[in-house]
Amino acid sequence: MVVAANLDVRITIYDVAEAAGVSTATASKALNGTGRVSSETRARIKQVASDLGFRPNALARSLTRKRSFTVGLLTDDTYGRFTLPVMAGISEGLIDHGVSVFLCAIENSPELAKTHVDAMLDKQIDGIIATGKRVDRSLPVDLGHLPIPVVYALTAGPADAVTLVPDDRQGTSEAVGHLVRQGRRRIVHVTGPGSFRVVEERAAAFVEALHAAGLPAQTSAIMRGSWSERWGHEAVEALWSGTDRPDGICCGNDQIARGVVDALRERGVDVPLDVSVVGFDNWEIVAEQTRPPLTTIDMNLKELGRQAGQTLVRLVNGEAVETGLWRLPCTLVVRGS
Amino acid sequence: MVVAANLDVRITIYDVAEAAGVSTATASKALNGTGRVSSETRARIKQVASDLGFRPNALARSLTRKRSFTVGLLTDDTYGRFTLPVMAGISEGLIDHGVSVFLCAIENSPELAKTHVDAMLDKQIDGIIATGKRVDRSLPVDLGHLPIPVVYALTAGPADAVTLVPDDRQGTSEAVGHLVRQGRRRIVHVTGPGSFRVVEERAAAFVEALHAAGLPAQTSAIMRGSWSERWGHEAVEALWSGTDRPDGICCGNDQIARGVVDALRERGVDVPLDVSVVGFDNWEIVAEQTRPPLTTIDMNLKELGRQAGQTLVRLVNGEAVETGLWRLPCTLVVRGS
DNA sequence: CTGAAAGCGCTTACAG
DNA sequence: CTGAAAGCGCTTACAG
Repeated sequence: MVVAANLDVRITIYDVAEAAGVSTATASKALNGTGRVSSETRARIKQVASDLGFRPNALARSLTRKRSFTVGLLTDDTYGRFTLPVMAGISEGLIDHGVSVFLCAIENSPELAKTHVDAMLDKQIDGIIATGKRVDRSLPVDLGHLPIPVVYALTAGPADAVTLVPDDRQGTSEAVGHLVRQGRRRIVHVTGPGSFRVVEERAAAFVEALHAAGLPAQTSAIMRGSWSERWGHEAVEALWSGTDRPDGICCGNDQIARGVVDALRERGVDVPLDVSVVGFDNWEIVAEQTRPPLTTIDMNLKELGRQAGQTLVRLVNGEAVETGLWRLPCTLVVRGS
Repeated sequence: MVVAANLDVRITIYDVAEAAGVSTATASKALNGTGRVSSETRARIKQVASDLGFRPNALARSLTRKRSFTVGLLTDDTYGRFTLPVMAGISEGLIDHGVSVFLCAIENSPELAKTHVDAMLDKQIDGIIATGKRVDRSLPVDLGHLPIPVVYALTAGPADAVTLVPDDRQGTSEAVGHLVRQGRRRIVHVTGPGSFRVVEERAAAFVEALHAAGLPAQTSAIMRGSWSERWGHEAVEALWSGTDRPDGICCGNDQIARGVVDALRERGVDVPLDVSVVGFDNWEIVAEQTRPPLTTIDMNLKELGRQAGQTLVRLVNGEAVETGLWRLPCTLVVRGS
């Protein structure tokens, strides 16, 4: 069996123009829908182009247009779970606009970051999206004085830039709201280290939500620890060694929540009959494997990535965009806890 | 305070040539280390270039050189944990060669895949790396007849291509070896669904490793189920309801191992005193949070990605590379189980 | 050793 | 409505 060999004959706009009996200028206009071209010649040229299987060389086009339809994605998060959906959202949201995205894993290295940024600048990228693992930390590179726009997602950016983050306040309020609707009245918050800004934001939102529900909100009801299952266990131990035991526990993340649920089960406390528990993150590997599966808050990270990408193209197009922190809504995911 | 404004004056090789009093041809040769140029003029040109802050436009360069120093990365794994380190390894291994990588999240969509591939081909990428979540499944797109080289990592590729995967056989043998060194003699294998090829490969390697250790290896010692903690629990229940209880459990992944360890603890069986357990994957979120932390097998995915990238550039450079399945070694990570 | 010229593949004023 | 020409920013034979 003989298969048509790929002869590697790149066909160019010259070939199309010649075959259609027009100039390359006309061919270009017809194909791009720019300039004045009679609908007949336009149709003929398009037909010829598709017959020939013509695909314009984007490099040449970018060289004249000064626009590469390419952007860079910088991340310092290699193993984390948060940036993956963000990245997928960016990629998906951008391909619709014909823009491709360069992935740069920069770990924590300023040199690596600079190398990547320089390489991409040389390749004439139109803009950059910076993303990372902590909303209150910035990447080890200053993107503030680049000749191209930059959007920040899930990592700290300067005040005069657009930064997209999940709305921790609203998410926490969803969590508390759910607990209240379950009839819970003695609700505590078991969360991560106070050094994380999200911890303090969620803590403040927690207090506020209790107030809004007409429930007593002592700050003693907020327990800070680490982002671990272990801490969930310890918190339950501390709580149950006292007399004022809660009937609802709002956790800072899913790992803590899982530790809490496990500790409760090991004590013979029924979840959700005796105590309701809500996590945060909707990290499926944790939430779905918990017994019972965790009710939790989803940060909609893929959508956040999508919006980051779209915002960047708006900026690249010269559109005005409101700078500052954009907080994107979270969603309550009800499971069994 | 006045900050130097970015005047957006792209300086080109014409500027460098003029400032150095030479032709652009000479400037190009001097800067690229090609052709004959006296060391004095070369030095002068380089000095001028760096004084001016000249950075060559990679688009223009690619247009003439027919090489873009850009490759594509296709993945169908948006949320999984495996492709992230692979991707990071690719990115890191490639930046040293000055090549940037386009990230394409194609989910499961053939259309999306084609859109991405076409967009990248238009942008004149030099090659493609395909990666995914299952070694025994291929991406929903045929990359076999492209005019550029393709390397497969963690996803199925055609026989005439290079495909990189972890060495499941060797990894499993490491796991069994560890159990044997702990003095275990009644070892079982609790693993995932038989529909996964890795399950059968690891099962075969398990039997082989027992033989090699001079231990009895009944196929009844292999229990297939799902990749979940739940299955780990169920397996322990089944095992402990019989009389022939194992003293060593080699698990198909970390989630199963965690379920096993939890179930054992709940039964009052001490790990690792009474029973030793080894996982597979070294998925830190699971392995480190288990009580006790899991001893497991690391697949060295980042290194796998790095090699995938380097293999691709070799191919792009026209070097000969041995095709077929490349199995990369796994590493035993000893923790507390 | 150095440079004039052509070329990579497209787009875009500018004429006609 | 159509086209000749110049230009995007570089590299590469080919002369000298």
